[in-house]
Amino acid sequence: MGDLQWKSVLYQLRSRIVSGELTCGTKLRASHLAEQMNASRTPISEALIKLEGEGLLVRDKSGFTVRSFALSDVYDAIDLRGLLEGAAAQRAAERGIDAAGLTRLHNLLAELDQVISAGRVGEYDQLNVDFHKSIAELSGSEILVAEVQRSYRFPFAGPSAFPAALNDSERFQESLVIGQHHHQQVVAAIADGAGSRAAALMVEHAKLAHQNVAFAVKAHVAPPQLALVREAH
Amino acid sequence: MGDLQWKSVLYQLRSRIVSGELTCGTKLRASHLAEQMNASRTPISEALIKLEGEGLLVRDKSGFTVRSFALSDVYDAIDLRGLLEGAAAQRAAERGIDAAGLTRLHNLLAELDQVISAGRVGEYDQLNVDFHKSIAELSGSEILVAEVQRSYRFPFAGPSAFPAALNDSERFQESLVIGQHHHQQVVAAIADGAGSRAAALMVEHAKLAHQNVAFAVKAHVAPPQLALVREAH
DNA sequence: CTTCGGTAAATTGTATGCAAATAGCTCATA
DNA sequence: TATGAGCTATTTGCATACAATTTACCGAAG
Repeated sequence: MGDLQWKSVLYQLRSRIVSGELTCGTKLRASHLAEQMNASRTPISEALIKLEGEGLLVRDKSGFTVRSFALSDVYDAIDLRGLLEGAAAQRAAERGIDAAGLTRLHNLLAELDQVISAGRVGEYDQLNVDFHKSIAELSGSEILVAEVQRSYRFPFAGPSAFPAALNDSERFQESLVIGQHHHQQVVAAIADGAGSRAAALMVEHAKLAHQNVAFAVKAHVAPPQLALVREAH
Repeated sequence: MGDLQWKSVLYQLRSRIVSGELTCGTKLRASHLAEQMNASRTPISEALIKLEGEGLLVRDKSGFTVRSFALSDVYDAIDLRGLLEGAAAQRAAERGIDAAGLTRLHNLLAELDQVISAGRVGEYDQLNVDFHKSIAELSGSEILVAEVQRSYRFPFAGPSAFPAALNDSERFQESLVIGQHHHQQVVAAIADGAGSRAAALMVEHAKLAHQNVAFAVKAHVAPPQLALVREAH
């Protein structure tokens, strides 16, 4: 994707990790990856260092390994996202947003409505991410925006990690409807300047993902989002 | 000082940046640093990549530059720390901590009391960091601990960024006394299981740093912690 | 069958070579 | 003075060499 080799290597490795192709505990040998990806070890190493910084790899004295997570880490990472998104929504509400910002949110809400009622699942994920990203940006804090983005880095923690994963379940549609209700209420709270209500709604919104995780674990479904989790049965 | 070259380079560069020796906007040329630090460009590059991940450097198509911050970023970074530490304190309060944990907090409080009343400023910083770190750890969430630590990475955002900086001011002692009051109340709230009170106290505790920043800016003091800030006059 | 030692193979951290890209300089032109 | 073209010197990204370390394998001892 990027014109620089290390960027291309970074994207490829990241998607192989989050998709579960590279399972947790796998050792990544730079020399092996180098011939496998037709590059030298230099850009490979750069990508591995960046992935370590993202928390997807751990480094010991002899190389990089795909990180494994406890189930509790999954819930904690989701809560962290809710905390940060809640803080962003609160700031947006309390500083007030302009007409253009409110219009943007309303447009996204309308598009999400259509996609949900028409069952056009494929378009949901990107719209949902856009909505969450917009909330973060309306906080007006670049530092907060960056941290919210960063909280999406684990495959199970992003805002659309699970809706698409539980595609076949009847829980899926229900989860989407409740989530969309949260979206609407958060926008209303922001428009009203109701900061703490906006924050509480985003925190609660993230808790929806808890339920999807718990369902997947209980039903012994193993979506790729949970591939890095040790006790996903 | 790790035994690996890139670790040594990383530590040296980081301290040169946060100390203000390398001012914001400075371009870091790997080849120049290599001869300056008696290493080759390979470990230098590794350190630069890591510092970019920490947000201390920005990378454009031709190299790394020391990042500059707006004054609003300083406040936002401090608020982020308060948010994360508040969440950690809330979790600690709500899950309950064992006798050993409470003893550890009480011991740190006692040591801080002594250091403050005796004016042993040199020992304050480390004790204060230990106290804040202990709160984070008592949350029981590794992910939250890591993010709290990460929120300390900017020279102006850590929990003891400013007390030592305003060393000579009469505000200094006052700030320490109020801060220590927050410490005591937070421990009491955690011991009581009062989660939201603990969170509010940590958020408020971080706001103390706001006042110190505002004072430094108004008084045209330019402590090294603000060296990376564009409009620090 | 398990555990320990020792050798061979593989892998890493670092140094360095090289082509391509970038920055800086000189000088002509408006 | 300001602007810009063209040339030169750096500097980067990537490839690769090499020593030191780590891992893997294999046979001997318990």
